[in-house]
Amino acid sequence: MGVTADDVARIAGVSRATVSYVVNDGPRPVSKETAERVREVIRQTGYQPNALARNLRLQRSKTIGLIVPDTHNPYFPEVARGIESIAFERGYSVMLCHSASDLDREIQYVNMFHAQRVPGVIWIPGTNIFEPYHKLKGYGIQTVVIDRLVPHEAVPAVVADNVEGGNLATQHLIDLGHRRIGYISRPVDLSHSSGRFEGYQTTLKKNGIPFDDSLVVKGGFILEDGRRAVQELLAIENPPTAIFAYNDIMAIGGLRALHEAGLHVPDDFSLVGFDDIAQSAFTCPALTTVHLPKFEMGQNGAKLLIALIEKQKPPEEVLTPLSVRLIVRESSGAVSPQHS
Amino acid sequence: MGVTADDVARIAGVSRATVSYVVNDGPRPVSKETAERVREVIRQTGYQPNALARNLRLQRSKTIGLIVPDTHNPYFPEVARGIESIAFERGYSVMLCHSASDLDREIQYVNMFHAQRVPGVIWIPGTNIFEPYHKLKGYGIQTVVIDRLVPHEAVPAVVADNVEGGNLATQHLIDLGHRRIGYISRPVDLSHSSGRFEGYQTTLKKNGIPFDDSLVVKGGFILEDGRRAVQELLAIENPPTAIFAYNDIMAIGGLRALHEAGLHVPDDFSLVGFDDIAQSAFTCPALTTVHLPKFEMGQNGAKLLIALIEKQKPPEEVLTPLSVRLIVRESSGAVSPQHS
DNA sequence: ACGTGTTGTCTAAACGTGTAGATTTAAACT
DNA sequence: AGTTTAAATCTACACGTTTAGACAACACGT
Repeated sequence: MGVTADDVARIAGVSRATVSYVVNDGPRPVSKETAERVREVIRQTGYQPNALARNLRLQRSKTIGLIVPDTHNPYFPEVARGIESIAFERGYSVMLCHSASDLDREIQYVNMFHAQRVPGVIWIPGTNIFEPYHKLKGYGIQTVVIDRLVPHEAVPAVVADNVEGGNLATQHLIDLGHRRIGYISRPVDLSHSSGRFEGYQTTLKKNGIPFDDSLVVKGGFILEDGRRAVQELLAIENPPTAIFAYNDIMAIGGLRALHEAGLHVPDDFSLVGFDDIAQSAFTCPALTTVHLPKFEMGQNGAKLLIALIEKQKPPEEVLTPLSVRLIVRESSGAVSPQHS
Repeated sequence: MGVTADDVARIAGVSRATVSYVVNDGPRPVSKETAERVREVIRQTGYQPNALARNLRLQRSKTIGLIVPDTHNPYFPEVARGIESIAFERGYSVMLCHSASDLDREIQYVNMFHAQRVPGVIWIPGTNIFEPYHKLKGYGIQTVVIDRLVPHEAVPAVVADNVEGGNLATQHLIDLGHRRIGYISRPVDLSHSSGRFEGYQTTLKKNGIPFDDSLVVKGGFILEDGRRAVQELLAIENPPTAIFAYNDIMAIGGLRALHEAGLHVPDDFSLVGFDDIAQSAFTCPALTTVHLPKFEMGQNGAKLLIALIEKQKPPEEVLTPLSVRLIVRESSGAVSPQHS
C-alpha cells in the first residue's frame, strides 16, 4: 500500500527525478530504454502519483469548487452535469457543495475551498448577498457565476436571455386571449428571476395591459410552494385566467393546486413555467415552458472558468448569453369563454 | 496572497511549531499570552492552513468520494444531501462524481480518488460489475455501498428492505382486486431491484396468482423509458390492469403513457411506484408508491463510512436495514368492473 | 543542594512530489 | 585536437504542514 516514486526509482534503478520526467513527459528528455523500463515498473507496481504532494509542490490543485443552492430542483444537477463533463475532459475534478441558499454555508464552503487551494470556483448564488464572491476574489480564486449577475461589478458569468424568456411566455399567454395573467415570483429576486419578471411586465405593457401587483405572489423553491402560490392566486378577488411561474417547480406544484381546485388545464386555466426540466414533458397535462439550455450553461461555465485558471482567452461563444425558446405543450390554451 | 504559518510565526515572534500548536490545540501546551498573540495575528492576516500540506503530512485527507450512477433521478441528489449533511458536520467534504452507470467512468473515478488519497468512498454501483469495489479495497480505501449488495462478499452497506417494499406494493394491488399485475424491471437487476422483484413474485404466489413473465418488461433510467415500458405492457395480448414499477421515474413516465392511451387512472388502471421521490406527491393523479428513507440512507452511509475511516465502532442503527412503507395516494384503485 | 517533573518553546525531520543546477557522456562542429 | 552543443541523468532544495526530540526555565519534593 502506498507505492511512491522512490519505490519505482529504486526498482527501476534510476533516480526519482527520472521517474518524474517519465510520468510527466517532463521538462527533461529521457532515453527510450529507460523510459520503457520505468513505465514497466509503474505498470507492475500500480504506482499513481500522490496528488496531494504534487499539488503542494505545484502550488495548484486540479479541483474546482462548485456551490449550488439547492439540489431539490433538477435544474441544478443538470447544470452540474454540464460542468462535470467539461471538467472531467480537461482533467479537473469537481467538488460539489450545496448551500441550501444559506449565506453562512456559502461562506463556509468558500473558506474550505481556500483551505484546499482550489484554483477556481463556480458559484450559483442562493441569496442576493455577494460577500462570498468578494471573499473568493480576496483569496485569489478565479470565480465564475452561473445564471446570475453581480450588481455593479463585471463578474465572469454565463447567462441566459431571461428577459426574452419572460417576453415569450407572456406574449404566448396574451396571444391565447388572456388578459389577467398571474406571476409567481422568486422569494427574493436575483438577476435571472428579475429578468423573467421584467419580460413579464414589459410584454404586458407592450400589449396595453396594465400591470396589477395583486397578480404577483411569492413562490419558493419546492413543489409545495408552487401549490400554495397558485392557491393564493385563485383566492384573490378577481383571479387570473393564466399564470406564468418563474420556474417549472412552481408550475408543476401549481398544476397540482389547479387539479385539486377542480380546474381543467388548459380549458379552464393556463400555466407556463420556466427552465424546461425533464419532468415538464411528463406532467399531465404536459407543461408549456421556456427552454433553458442547462447542460450547456454548465459546460460554458466550466469552459470559462478553466480558461481563466489557465490564463487563456475564453472562447467567444461562452460569453454570449444563451438563447431560450418557448416550448408549447398542453398546459396553455385559449382563454375560456366565460372570461373573454 | 498565500500567507503561511511561517508568516504568522514571524509576525508573532514565535516559531512555526508554536503556531501549529495554537491552530490545532496541538499536542504541546502553549501559554495563554502567546496563544492569544498568535490568534490575533491569524485574525489579522486571515491565515488558513494549507489543507494540501496538512493532508500530505498527516497522510490522510478529509475528503470522501461519492460515486452515483445518475443524477437525473432525484433519488440520488437526495441521498447525496444526506451524505453531505453528516460529512459537513464531521468536517469532511464530499467529492461527488456521477458515473452515468458506466463501468469505465467508475474506474476512472476510483483511480482519481486513489490519486487524491481519499480515506473513504461511498459507492452506489451503476452496473453489476463490482471491480471498482475490489480496486478500492486494493488501494486500502474504506468503501461503503448504498442500497446495493455485493454478491458473495461482506461489504459495509446501508440497505433498505426492498423485498418488503415489493410485498407491500403487490399486496396493495391484489387487495384492490387486481389479478394481472405488470412489472417494470430495472434494465439489469441489482440487489435493490431484484429485491423488489422478489417481493412482487412471492406476494403473487402467496395469493395464488401464477407468475406470468409476459407481464414483465424492462424499464430504464429516464421518464421516457417508463413511458415506453407501459406502452409495451398495454400492447400485449392480455394486458394487465395494474403495474408495479421498480422506481418512481418509471411510474411517472408510465402515467404519461396511460394518459396518452386515454386510460383514466385509477378508474381504468392502477400504477404503483417505488422510492417516493418528491414529484410523486405532485403528479396528477398523485402516485401511490413505496417510501424509501433516502436522506437517512445517505446519512447512515456517511456515518458508517466515517466510523470505518476513524476506526470506531459504527452505531448499531446504521447497520440495520431501513424500513419502508406504502404511501397510498391516487394512482391505485379497485379494478374496473369489466375486468373483474 | 539536588534530582524530578512540568511547562513552554524551538529546531529539524518528515510527508511525496517537481525541477533547477550540476555532472557526465556522447555527438557535432571548427 | 579542441571546443561547443546536446542528451541523459543525478543531487538537492522547495512546497507548507505536523510533531518528535532537545532544551531552558521553573516549581516541587526530599
